Amino acid sequence: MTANKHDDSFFSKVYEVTQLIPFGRVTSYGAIAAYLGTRGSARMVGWALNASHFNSGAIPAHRVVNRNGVLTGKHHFGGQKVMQQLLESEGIKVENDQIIDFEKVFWDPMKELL
DNA sequence: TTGCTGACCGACG
DNA sequence: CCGTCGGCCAGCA
Repeated sequence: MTANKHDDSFFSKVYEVTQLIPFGRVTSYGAIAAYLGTRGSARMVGWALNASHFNSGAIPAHRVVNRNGVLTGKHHFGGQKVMQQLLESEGIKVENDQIIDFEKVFWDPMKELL
């Protein structure tokens, strides 16, 4: 394989950032995309997280929500209530598929990893 | 190869 | 306020 892994793929980057999300914190697709330098590719972040299930399974994708703090991708976790329970398990309050005090638990890789 | 879709975001009317 | 459109990149038929 020419000894060249080159994990610079968009997917790999998303995985790393997602795994860096601390306990009890959440982030948004756009935040990750912006951190990667591709704000417009926010959709790809979700796509990458979708593939994260096949990748290792240790990716806390449940800590990633949309800009409104809404659990848009809850369906892809294999359960609609799974994501909410996981978040509540970390001390994050979720109601009506929306995170309470979203800005308080919001974790921005751009600022935290800066 | 082309075209469509997708866990988004922001702008426009 | 709500609906619609464009942009971005990767995977699949």
